[in-house]
Amino acid sequence: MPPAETVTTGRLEIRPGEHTVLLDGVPLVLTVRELALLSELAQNSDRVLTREELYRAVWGGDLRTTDRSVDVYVSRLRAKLAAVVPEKPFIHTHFGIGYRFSPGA
Amino acid sequence: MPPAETVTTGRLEIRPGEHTVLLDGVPLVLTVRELALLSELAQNSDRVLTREELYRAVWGGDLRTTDRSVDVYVSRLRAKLAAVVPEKPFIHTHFGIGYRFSPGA
DNA sequence: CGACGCGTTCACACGCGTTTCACCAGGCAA
DNA sequence: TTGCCTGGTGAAACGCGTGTGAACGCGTCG
Repeated sequence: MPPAETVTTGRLEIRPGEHTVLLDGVPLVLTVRELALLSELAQNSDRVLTREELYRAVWGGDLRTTDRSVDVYVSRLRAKLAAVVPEKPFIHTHFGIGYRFSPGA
Repeated sequence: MPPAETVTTGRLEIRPGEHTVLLDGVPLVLTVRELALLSELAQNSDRVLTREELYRAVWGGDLRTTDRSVDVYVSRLRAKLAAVVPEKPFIHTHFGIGYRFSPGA
């Protein structure tokens, strides 16, 4: 687990210590879970993470088969990211596997 | 240097842990089945594999006589490989037998 | 005590991947 | 060449995985 330092990937800047996220310099209002999930994705940029990996990292414990929490939070994150940058999808779905965060250029 | 599980044959690099395939450094977007089939072929480079062998390895169980799944997926893999490297055929047909993957130079 | 925010779960529609089908192309034998 | 068999591949059918609005429960704060 990396320290609570500022993480910058592309246009995204995460300051866990201050519980703030900047996208293109625009502050995002995220809940604790949303921030944790986005951090986990951003720290593994351009890597496909399974739901199990994400759940374990953010929620802890094993993902139950019916649990859709990861999907729901990915959806909410996408909405908040798209509110600032509508034209670029940051979180990509890998069907049958999981998700991948791509900070892009 | 990639992790130990990475399979590299010629211009192809397969990272099963990340569900990622690179051809000449270009990431290929493959489905789960496509990736499994390509892995099986690449792990047996320059060796002719029968449809039965491929089906057993990727799908599991026995190949029914009418099942064309292997052919269809070989076709799709060829298309995606050719999208990156049009001039070189990687998957060769051995008439009446099966297929052979040749990573080349 | 009521309102609010957050996390979780549910429900349903939709998109994507897989399988199957159909038809065409190409190789092999005679 | 003729005929048969094998392989190539576009497209439809089907089932399952995913997207997402909404409801619910719970804790917190005014």
